[in-house]
Amino acid sequence: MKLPETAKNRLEDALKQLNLRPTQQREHVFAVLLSERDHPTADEVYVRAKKSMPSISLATVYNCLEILVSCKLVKQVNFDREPTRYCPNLAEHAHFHCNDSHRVYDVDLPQDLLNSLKSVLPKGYEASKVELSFHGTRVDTTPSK
Amino acid sequence: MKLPETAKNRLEDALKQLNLRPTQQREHVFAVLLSERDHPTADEVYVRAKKSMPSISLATVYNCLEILVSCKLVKQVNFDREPTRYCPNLAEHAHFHCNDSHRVYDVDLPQDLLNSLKSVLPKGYEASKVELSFHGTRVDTTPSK
DNA sequence: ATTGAAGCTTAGAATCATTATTATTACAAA
DNA sequence: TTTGTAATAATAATGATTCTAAGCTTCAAT
Ligand SMILES: [Mn+2]
Ligand SMILES: [Mn+2]
Ligand SMILES: [Zn+2]
Ligand SMILES: [Zn+2]
Repeated sequence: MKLPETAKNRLEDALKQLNLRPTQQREHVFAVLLSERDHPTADEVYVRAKKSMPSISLATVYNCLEILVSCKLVKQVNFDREPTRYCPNLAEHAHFHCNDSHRVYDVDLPQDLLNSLKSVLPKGYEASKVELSFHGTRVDTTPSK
Repeated sequence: MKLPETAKNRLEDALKQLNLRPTQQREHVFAVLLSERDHPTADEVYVRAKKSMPSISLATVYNCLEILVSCKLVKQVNFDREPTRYCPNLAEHAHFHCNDSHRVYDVDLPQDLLNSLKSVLPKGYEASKVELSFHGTRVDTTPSK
């Protein structure tokens, strides 16, 4: 588990903006998030982080995730009342939540759809954030042979 | 607080489908939800319900709300990790969450937008539910005179 | 190098929306 | 009426998250 140099720089710059220190735990939690394209919960991040940093605590994982969110390097993703998930994909995108596997997939949004989304709001509504999520099942389209 | 006859029939029919009894509490909670166009939390429903049914308990409010949801007469609406809100608007629609007032507004969605929303999913993704929410501030456009 | 202040991490306690448990009550069928 | 089942209400339990307090680390100034 190693944080790529470019990500490390992004983290250090973002932390510096907020007068926060680049610590081993913060780098490691960021590395854990970047190493997989799924959307782990804090608990899952904790389990993964402990693999190569056994002394890290769950409280610290929560703290680091919160810091990464306030640095805008990571986004929180919520489905109904399930535990919050964390996503390091900074592009505007939607999420697909598979009811079978409980896995979460990123869904790209074309720019014109983003535009028409914002245009549905009546006068007087100023949206600073738009969230779009799909729930269903992902059927396997892999050819069997 | 009185449940209109047509709504009462809708409720009784839906309950009968599931072999559930039409109780005073279930009718009353439904009436509370229909009487305002906001999106109250279970706790807010509880406070309102007690006004004309002081003996109702919070547990029963939760139970009734859950029943109404399983009857598909009411939908749950979640914003991040805030308490679940309840919406009796059965039309497909989006929600606008005002960060200032913490009020929630329904936003109608044109049919062609609904279609293009579903068309962004790659092959193999079958969505049974689409959720769209906006967060921001609603500026007052009421003329001052 | 030492010191002091501020920032960090950690363990554990607290919070709070929601769910589970269970005794009591309501009610419909026999 | 009797009897069986469902519903309600009070209370306890749950669980993700946040808070608290204590000790540790970093770093700049001396
Ligand atoms: Mn799930
Ligand atoms: Mn709010
Ligand atoms: Zn994502
Ligand atoms: Zn609504």
